[in-house]
Amino acid sequence: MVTISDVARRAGVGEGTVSRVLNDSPKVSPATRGKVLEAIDALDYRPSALARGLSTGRFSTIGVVIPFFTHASAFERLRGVAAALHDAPYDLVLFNVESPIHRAEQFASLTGRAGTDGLLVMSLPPPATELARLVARDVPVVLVDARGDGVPTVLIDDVEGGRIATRHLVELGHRRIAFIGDDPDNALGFTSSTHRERGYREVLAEAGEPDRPELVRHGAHDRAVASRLADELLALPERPTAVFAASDVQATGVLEAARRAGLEVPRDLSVVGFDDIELSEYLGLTTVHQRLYDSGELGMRLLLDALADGTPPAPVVHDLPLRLVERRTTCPVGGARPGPTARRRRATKGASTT
Amino acid sequence: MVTISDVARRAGVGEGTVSRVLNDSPKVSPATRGKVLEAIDALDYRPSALARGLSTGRFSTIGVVIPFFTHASAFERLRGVAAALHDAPYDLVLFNVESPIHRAEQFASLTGRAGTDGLLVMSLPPPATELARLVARDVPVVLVDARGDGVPTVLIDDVEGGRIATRHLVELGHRRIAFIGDDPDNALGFTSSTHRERGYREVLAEAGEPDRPELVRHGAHDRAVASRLADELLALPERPTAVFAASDVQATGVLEAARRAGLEVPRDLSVVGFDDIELSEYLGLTTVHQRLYDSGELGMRLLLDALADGTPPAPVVHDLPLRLVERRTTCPVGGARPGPTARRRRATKGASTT
DNA sequence: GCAGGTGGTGGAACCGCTTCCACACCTTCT
DNA sequence: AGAAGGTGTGGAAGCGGTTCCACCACCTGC
Repeated sequence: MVTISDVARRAGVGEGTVSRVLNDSPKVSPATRGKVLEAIDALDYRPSALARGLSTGRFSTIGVVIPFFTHASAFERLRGVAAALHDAPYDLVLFNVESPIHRAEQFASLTGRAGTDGLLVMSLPPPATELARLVARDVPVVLVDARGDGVPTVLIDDVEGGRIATRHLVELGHRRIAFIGDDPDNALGFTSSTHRERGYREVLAEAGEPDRPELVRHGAHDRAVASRLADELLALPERPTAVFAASDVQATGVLEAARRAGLEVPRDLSVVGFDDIELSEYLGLTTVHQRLYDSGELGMRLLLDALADGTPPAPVVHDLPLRLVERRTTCPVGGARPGPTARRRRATKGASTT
Repeated sequence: MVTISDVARRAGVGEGTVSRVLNDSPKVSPATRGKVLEAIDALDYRPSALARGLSTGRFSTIGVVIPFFTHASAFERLRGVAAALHDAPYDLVLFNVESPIHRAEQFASLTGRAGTDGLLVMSLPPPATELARLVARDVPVVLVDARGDGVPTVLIDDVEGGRIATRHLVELGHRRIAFIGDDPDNALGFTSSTHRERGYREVLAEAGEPDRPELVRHGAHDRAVASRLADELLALPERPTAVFAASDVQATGVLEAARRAGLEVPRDLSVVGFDDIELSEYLGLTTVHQRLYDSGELGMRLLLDALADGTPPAPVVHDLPLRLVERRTTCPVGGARPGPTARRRRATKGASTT
């Protein structure tokens, strides 16, 4: 391996000078710089990131913690992250998290190794002690889609999202509205589903509907599981006229179940999802759109800013907007609809051109 | 920052001993080990990965080069990669590649920094010079879905895949079969689409069909683009009865175009895709299944094995099997089919919920 | 013509760990 | 009892950069 002193010897200069050339220090005469560059070229010298890091105390690395096995939305967020990181002088180290044990381990080793200059944590709240440790070590942390104290956070208002979805259904005249979401005490500690459920309950209560526990089902965040839960709902003596699923992935499970039960969507059953993943547009799924890509991009930008400033990032909560995207899986209860033909045609066309 | 010498002092031992404890050397007495562990605990000491790396010459890092903005299939591969890496003592450094300039840069900086112990390159062939440089530096490289000399490779037989898809259509009686794929001279150098096209041509030639250049269209790997290309095909005076799309993403574009043109799939138009991404099962898309997840997993395993052996990995080409998955977007030409009613009902239903 | 910059440079110390060598102490064998 | 061989341990020498300090020409201004 060719080192800086090889270069120095070959160029007939000191090591310090080579280092200065490498770091674009202005204090090098053009002639010397030329000699050094020539030697670098001739030897095909590449500086060692490790050695540089040890000297400077920086890693040139940003860690991204993301449970990308469980949640499809993670990828869209990751795209945003990568885009924001595009020209930054940092490498992206990816930490996947799949199991709870894995999660604790992961965080311990993260804060342990202290191997990153900054940390972007997505969709799962870090243990408070680990978070504290990171902050104590001046490692900037940004949370996306997760809550934690004292660090900047990019969030959506999941409760409001639940309200938006449910309100839409209520406005269409639905009353027997079911909900399918994650287990409230899921092992990884995801909370968005539970918050969305809260919004759902609020709107139903406002509409004067009684609690109907049989219409609320929980299970793993998975299409097949949601599909089975929907089977149960659709087999109910008084089956719901609409389902609000806590995510688009789960909503597709509901669509499958409806198909299996011989129900036509939206005539016999309205379905609303949440997230607006790529698939949803194609499927014509009515859903609550959240800016997944933007959330990753913004989170990474906050982190980069903090890194550039050298100051710990301000613990601001950034609330990304939500909006209902009405497509082809919702309609007035009973299938009646003002100007059904026009409506239907338009909806179809809209979806097909996108 | 607390260092190894702090620990040594506190435990009343030498630095070497602390290091031995950290690395589970058997040559430490239980009593000493206890003292050291206690000191580590008391000081909340965490070893610096950087310093360790500098000493050992290892990075504990594996680089994964993956163009995950352009290709949806990349994520499924990444899942496999992450799974294989799960318990390995390496971090995953992700290098996204989106533009050609970006690509050259990326590789230069990769080989440059020499910041990874091994490199997994997906879907795009690395420049030969950079590959050579890596090999020269004893950095093991594994290619997945890309070709290169002298390094192990995980591949599928894209030409055969093209044959499988086209043969299926020919067997259903189709003759006017169109193809939609990537630009053969696309900037990033993807070749799979071109190979699939070759298989398509071969089978058509065997079937005695003349070349019909107007039935072959190229464009960016993108649903919207594929959709426009399909519009053109469907507007042809003699429109094709079937389309083979080089990927499922492009196939969904074709389905959109068919919907827009008022054609019913598969009665009026058969569509075959390639990849079998998650979406495809849900959509009922007939496609050529390739084991994306497995490809990532296998690639990473090869790399880990090479790293464990310390030997450069054998330049073996691993050929993953392909198989046609017949779903609901293909049928005999003209829509005739044994047991058409049952078939049709199922197909229609699928389409309506999607 | 000399003190006092100033731009450019070499070299050593240091970053925090691993590893090798030397050595002290304790068995065990002859 | 003394040599030989094991164990366990301390300490120093790297690993390959950065950075600070000292220093050497020069050049400027009086």
